[in-house]
Order: sequence, then structure tokens, then C-alpha cells
Amino acid sequence: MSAPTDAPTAALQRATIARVAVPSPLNQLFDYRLPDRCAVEPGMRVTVPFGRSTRTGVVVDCRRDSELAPERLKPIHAVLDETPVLPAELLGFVLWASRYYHHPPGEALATALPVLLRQGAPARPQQQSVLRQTAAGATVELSELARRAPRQAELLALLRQAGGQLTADGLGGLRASAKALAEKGWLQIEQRPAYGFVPAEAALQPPPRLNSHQAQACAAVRERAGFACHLLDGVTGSGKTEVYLELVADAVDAGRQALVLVPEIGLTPQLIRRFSRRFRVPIVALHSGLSDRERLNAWLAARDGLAAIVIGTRSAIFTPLARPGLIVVDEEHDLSFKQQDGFRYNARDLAVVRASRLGIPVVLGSATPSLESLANVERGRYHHLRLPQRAGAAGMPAIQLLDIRSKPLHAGLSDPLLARMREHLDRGGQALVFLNRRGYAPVVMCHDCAWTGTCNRCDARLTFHRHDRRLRCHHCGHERPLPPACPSCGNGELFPLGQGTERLEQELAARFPEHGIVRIDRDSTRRKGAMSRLLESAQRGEGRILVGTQMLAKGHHLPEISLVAIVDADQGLFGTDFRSIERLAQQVIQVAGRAGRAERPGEVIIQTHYPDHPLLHTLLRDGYAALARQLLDERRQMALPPYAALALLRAESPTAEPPLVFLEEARQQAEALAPDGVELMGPVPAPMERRAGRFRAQLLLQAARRQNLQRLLERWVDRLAQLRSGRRVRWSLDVDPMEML
DNA sequence: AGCACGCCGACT
DNA sequence: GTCGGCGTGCTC
Repeated sequence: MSAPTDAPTAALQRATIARVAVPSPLNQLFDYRLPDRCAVEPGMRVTVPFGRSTRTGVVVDCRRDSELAPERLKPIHAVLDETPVLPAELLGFVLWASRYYHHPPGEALATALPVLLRQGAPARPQQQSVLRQTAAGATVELSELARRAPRQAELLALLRQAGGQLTADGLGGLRASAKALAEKGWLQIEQRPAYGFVPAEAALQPPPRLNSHQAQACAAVRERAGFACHLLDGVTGSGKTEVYLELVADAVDAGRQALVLVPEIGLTPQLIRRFSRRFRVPIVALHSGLSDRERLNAWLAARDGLAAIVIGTRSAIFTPLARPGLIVVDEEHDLSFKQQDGFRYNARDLAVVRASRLGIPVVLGSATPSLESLANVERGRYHHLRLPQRAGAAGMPAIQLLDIRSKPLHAGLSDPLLARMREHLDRGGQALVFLNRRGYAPVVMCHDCAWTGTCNRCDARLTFHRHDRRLRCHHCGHERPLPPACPSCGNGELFPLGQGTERLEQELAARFPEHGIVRIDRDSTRRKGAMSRLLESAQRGEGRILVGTQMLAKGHHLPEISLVAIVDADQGLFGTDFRSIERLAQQVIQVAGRAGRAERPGEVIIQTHYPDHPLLHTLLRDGYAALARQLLDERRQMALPPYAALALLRAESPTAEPPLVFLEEARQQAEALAPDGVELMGPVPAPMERRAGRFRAQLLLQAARRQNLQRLLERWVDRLAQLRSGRRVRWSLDVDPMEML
């Protein structure tokens, strides 16, 4: 696929038609008449009449004529930008992505733009008042001033404390004093753009000496000029971040910008801190915690080349860069790089595409690389950089399977496991207990009639949360109080069945009353800042036992952990998704990586009812790479990704029939298009058919060659939109789906 | 997706 | 008599 044509300058001057990407679910651009002598360029925003409403769109192309009759064209209302907000490179990239994912260009662009720009706000950074003490101000005797004007003295003292310079926001009542001091000539008030750079850490940390593997990895990246994709495959604790820092430093030293993508907000603060300690250049961080205004400011700082380093989550792949030099994707195997609704792009895959279009290197890092990336190494498309050893003194933890068949369990914990915990805790270590299920118990059941609590809107059981005695559906958010007696037979006692993190916490508190327990899951970290407070208390050693879900598995540095317990590995062993073993292995290795990061040797215990499972054995005996090779063989034999390309057409509606009817018609339509080399499977109801009151079904498309799949999709999608039965359902096409939910 | 138009049921 | 149900068509 190629970039859209940039309009040649000569044609641009005579252009009378603008092709506009209007936010709408229609998979097309819209032509508008340009008023005489109206200068519009691709990448500028315009407001246009659309149906009976007015919308803000982006000009994609300027041309002399339209395929539509002139009388059908409406004129553009207004041009919002004097210069293109979107650099040509970013515009071309988003349009490429919109075609690849078969998502309407107007919506794709709207997703890629900061909210305020989408709404038509001016593309200028917010101005901020900055107070600066003048030379005259520096000579003022504070105690003397305090007698006449205490508020002014207070402000001046504050200013001196801050090193003579202070932003005016948050000054509150002292604003008036600032004016007075300015009139006396003791301070100056300046207007400056508020880009929202990450505040610099006081102590600049010099780069450490890289070990030989790290140095080799950096050398391998430096060796190739222009585009190259590198898979940085480094065991947990091997110092991948140091390699990123070193390569980012290269880019920054060469006057270029680096874009660093991270999976989630959860582990961003630590990474941001490491960057801000290492660099004295402006850094912006784009994450979900920013206000619309802050996000726009950071976006502009990146576009205008003022930010040297951009760190962000998934959507940061659409950050404009004035002088791009490097893209890094940390934890590239992570699912959160794939957007699961609307414009279903994968930021990791797009990072490779963008780097290629820009002619710059991209580094994908992980301790547990996705099979997709490993297959790309195999095909010779990516360069494999390995960090096989933990940095510093830490050794690799010993991982063992614990057979829990016919062993008594206490809230899911076996006696041998509890004994190991006791030993580690007695020796002063910390224990991490991992269970990927929050709440107290995943089921409540009546002891008399076997009634269980189920969600009205989903095909799912309700999870019991003990702290507020409520039943919650983890799929739709529905909740209600725990009934005092069985709602079905009226007299039975309801008892909790199975365990979640809440129950584990309770059980462990009863067994280890002398040790503090910290629970980290979505419920315990809901409030702002709760996550870092809990982690800090764990790091200070107040909590000797950590209980948590996958939130705990990701990247946090917890040096005292010597024992990691995986309470239940079995759920991942028999998942419906063909990727569930890959996911389980990644999760096991990532959680295990929390053990023994300092001098303390680590131990990892995995409880299972299937101690002889061959894949678990491969993972433990030969490691992730060996398991990955085995899984890749299986995928090849079964013609599954990465040796096949998939697309999933999903449909849902309040009743069960319409999705199946629509998908059946869609299937027939696709078959009529002679889909060379594409297999159609389904339609079938989704694994959990009813969710949030909607019945869901799907049709899977599988092709050995991506090209064949794309060729079909290109011809199919527009016809699909014309199907009558499609009006009775909500449908979406997912190219390269990551989850078959 | 929105939004309007259009043609048939139970209400003041 | 009308308010309003959602089927259908359109968006440069």
C-alpha cells in the first residue's frame, strides 16, 4: 500500500475541490467546493456542511475536479488552520492505517487527533504566566517588605525559593501581589506556552556501564542506517530499559526525537522517572491521565520539535514528530497495544509501519516476545537482539510445578505452598501471590437447590465481593446486593465457591497475622494514586505478602520478592482462544520475573492439576523461547497466525437472530466475490454469546497470504455496508484480531 | 452513526 | 383527531 498522493503545488493553486475526511462511519472521503482564492492544503481542518449538520474534517487532497456533478457539491464553511495541523507524514500514515484496518478515514483521523483539535479548537498551546524575579527584586529585604506588604513578601519569598522563576497557576490569592510587585519592577510577568514537559529530576543520573550484551544490542542497532526493525529479546531484569535509554540518547544527541510506546499507565511513572533522571531535554508523556488541554499541549510540543522525547500509550503512535529519529515499543507482546473498539489498530504493528515510512529504526522489546515478532525474526524481517542474562548480581529464579491433585486447599492454597511461603517470610523475604481473578469468589451457590447468581445481561456468573457484600458482573458492570437467602428456594444458604484475590487476602491474613498484606487489583487501586501508595508500602517492606492480579505482573520493581506463587495456572491451559497458551506462558514468565531481582535468589511455584502438561514442561525445562518454537510449529501446522492472516467480522444485537442472519448474508456475499485463498468460518455465536444484554456472533476469515485477505476485504467492505440485515445489528470488522471474544 | 421522512397503532 | 413506533434512505 502506498501513501496518498501529495498534491503538486501547481495543481494546488488551481484547485477548486477539496477532498475532506469527515468524521462519519462512511468509508469514503467527501468532495467540497473551495471558495475563490481560498488557500487550503492537505492536513488543514475545515468545517463543512454534512447532511443537516456541520462537522470538522481534515482536508486530504486538493484537486481540480470531482467525480460528482458540480451542483451536488457544497462549499466549505470555513478553514480552521492557516498551516496544516497534521504534517503530511502523519496524514499519510493515518490514511494508510485507515485503509489497512478498513476503518473510515474520517473516524480514523478523528481517533488520531487530540480531542480539542477534533472539536475545532485552535492548534496553539495554552499560554501560561511565568513570574521572574528581576535584579532589582533580588535586592529587596524581605523582612522589611513584610511589615508593609506581607502578601507581597510571601510571594517574593516563594519566588526565591523556586530559584527566581515560578509559573503563575496555583498562586491563588497571591496573583494580585504579583501585579503589585511587577509595577515596582521587582518581578516580570511573561506569557509562555505551557507545553507540560515532564519536570526534570534534580539529580542527573549518568549512564551506567552497559554489559556486553547490552552494548552489542546497541551496536547492532547503530550499525544500520535508516529503517530497520529490531526485536530486543531480553529476560526480565536483563536491562532492556538501559538499551532504550542509550539508543534514545543517540537520537537526542543527533538532534532527533524519540517516540517510546508503553502498554499502560500503570508502569509509566517509573519509566518516565528513569528518562527524566537521565536526560536534560524536554520530555512529554501522553497517557490517559491528561486533560484534553494537556494532551493538546504535549502533542504540539512533539509536532513542533520542542519535545525531544515522547513517552506514551497506544494512541501516542499518532503523535506528529518534527524530527523523528527512533521508535521504541516496550513490552511489545502486550495486548493493550491493540485497540479493542472503534478504530481497531495495533500500535505495535503500526510502529513498524511508521518507522518504515519514516526511514528510522524501531526497537520492539520484551522478555516474552509475541509469536508474531518471533516469526518475523524467523523470516529475516526483524533483527534478533538478545539479552540472555540478568543485569547485576541477580540470578534467574527456579520455577517449579506443584501438583495439587487431591491435596487439601485453603482458599486455593496448598499446604506445601503455604510452607514455602512461611520459610521465605521467616527468612525476611517477600512473597507475591498471583491470581488473575478479583473479588472474593467467582460464584455464589445455594446449598439446598444449587442456584447460582447469574447476570441478567450476560452469559456469566456474578462475582461475590465481600467487602461490600455485593454481587458484580465483571463483563458488564451490573451489580446488586447479595440476597440474604436463596432467591430461588427461599431457605438455602448461599456460599461462595472458588476464590478471588479478596478471599486470598483474607486467608493469608488469618495464616500470617504477623505479616502485612498488600492487595493490588482493579478494586484496591480504583482511587487515584492508590496504586503507587500500595506499591510504595510494599517497597518499604510494610507489606510482606503481595496478593494481586495481572496488574502486579507488569514491570514494577519489587526487589525483596523472593517467592512468587501462581495460584492457578489451569484456567489458561484450556482457553477457547488459540493464543491462550501463549498468553499463559507470557504471564507466568512476567510474574516469575518479579522474583529475586536483588541479591536474593528467587523461587517460583506454580500450582496446577496438570503437572504433566507437555507445554508447561517445555516452558519450565527449556524456557520461553523453546515453548515459543513449539507453539510456532503448531501454528504453522494449523495455519494460524503468524502463519496466516485473520479478520473477524463481529455483529451484535439485543436479540439472537439478527447477528447470525447478517453474518450469513455477509458470508454469501464474500463467497460470491471468489475469495481466492481465503477461508470463511462461521458464522458462529461468540464464546460468551450474550454480553451486556446483546447477543454476539462472528464470522472468521483466514488466509495463508495476507495479500489475499486484503484483496477480498477491499472489495467486500463497501458491499457489506449495503446489506439490509446490517441495519438491524451493530457490526465491526477486526483486522488482525488479538482476542476472539 | 445521526437525522429526517413516512406510514400504521393506542391515547388525550 | 394526533403522538410516536422504527423501517428506509442519505450524507460531497
